Amino acid sequence: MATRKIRNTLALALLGLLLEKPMHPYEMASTLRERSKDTSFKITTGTLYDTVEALARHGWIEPVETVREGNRPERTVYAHTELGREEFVRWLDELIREPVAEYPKFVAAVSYLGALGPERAADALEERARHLTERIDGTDTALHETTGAGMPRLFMIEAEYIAHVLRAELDWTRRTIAEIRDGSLPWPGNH
Amino acid sequence: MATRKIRNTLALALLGLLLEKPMHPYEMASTLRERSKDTSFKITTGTLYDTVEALARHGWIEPVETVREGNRPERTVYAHTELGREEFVRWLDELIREPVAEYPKFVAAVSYLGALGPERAADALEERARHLTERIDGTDTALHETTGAGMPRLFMIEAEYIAHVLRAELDWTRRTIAEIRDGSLPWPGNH
DNA sequence: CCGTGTATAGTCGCTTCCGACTAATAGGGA
DNA sequence: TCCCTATTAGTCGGAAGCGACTATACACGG
Repeated sequence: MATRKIRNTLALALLGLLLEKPMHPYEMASTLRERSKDTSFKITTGTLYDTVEALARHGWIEPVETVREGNRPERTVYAHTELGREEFVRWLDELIREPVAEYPKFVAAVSYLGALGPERAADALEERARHLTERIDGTDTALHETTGAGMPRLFMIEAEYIAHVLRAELDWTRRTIAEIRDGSLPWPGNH
Repeated sequence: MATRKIRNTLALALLGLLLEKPMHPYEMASTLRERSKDTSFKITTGTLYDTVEALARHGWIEPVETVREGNRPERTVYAHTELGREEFVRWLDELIREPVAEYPKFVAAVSYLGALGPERAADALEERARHLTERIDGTDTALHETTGAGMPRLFMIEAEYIAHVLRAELDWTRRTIAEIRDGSLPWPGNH
């Protein structure tokens, strides 16, 4: 019964949506996309349906009706349960309180930065810096658009966080490029 | 033959190790742990062996001998191939150059911060801030220990990056707590 | 009014990932 | 010396994740 605890944060997103109103899986995905939440949650068709099933297995959501329109495939509409509402808040609280180990690809790569040699490393970091700048701009304009359209800040607060962290990444990247170039980051090995 | 491209960064770490000298899987894992690289790479026994197999399937590494000591299980020792060396650098370069979308748990949680209500949100963020501070301290001391022991900075450069980003996270967290508390981050909904 | 592209809705099989389990040896204290 | 624990080394089954594929409906230009 009590299958393995759900870790996938997509489940959090789906649960959060169902607290608003009952929906069928496809609608959950398109609603998230509409609200640009697909930058915060990885949405893939397969995983979507698996996750919905997992949530139902755990009793956090339940099917309320299956609608058939014309000859289209049946849509199963789900709603949250009382347990689901409680667990949503508990999980949310825990995710905020306790930082968990994650393993970003960039950290992995930086661990072996030495292998690129100083010139190529600086070069690659420079390209990254350009991309980061674009990302920051994109996040900022998205932020201005939504708040400009009357949306409360809180609805896009994660974008503020992302932009802030991206700025720090850019900052480190630029500093490191400079240090490589001026020799203050010595390069051991035969390069 | 050419199975799906490897994404798991553990493969990058293993490949990097094999560039130094041939090893058997268990040795790769313990070497990484010894060098504290297990904060940058997620090492789980199961995945370790699967990943080694995947690398071999791709022809990036190959078994060079199988040693049997006493009655212990056979150890298969692997070495990198020429293709492996090339792909290692190519992959590394790409990981540095292009930021890819990742979905940290915290971003997911912050997306629904509103659901906690202002008091509980501020409270949870405060606990996070404490944890982040500890993490920063831990990273810093680890950094000082290794460089103090004569290790070149470049060997722990990823820790510098991690510490820098953690500081930005802490910064945002504190600022947001303050904004919640002084009302400059308005809270819509019935809380 | 016919074809073509796009939005709607979901299924399925394959790969990857994980962690519990097995099993032998080395080391150290009673 | 004998037992207990830690370390070394790896296997295996099941769960989760992914993306290619299926299939209908609808809008719209020619």
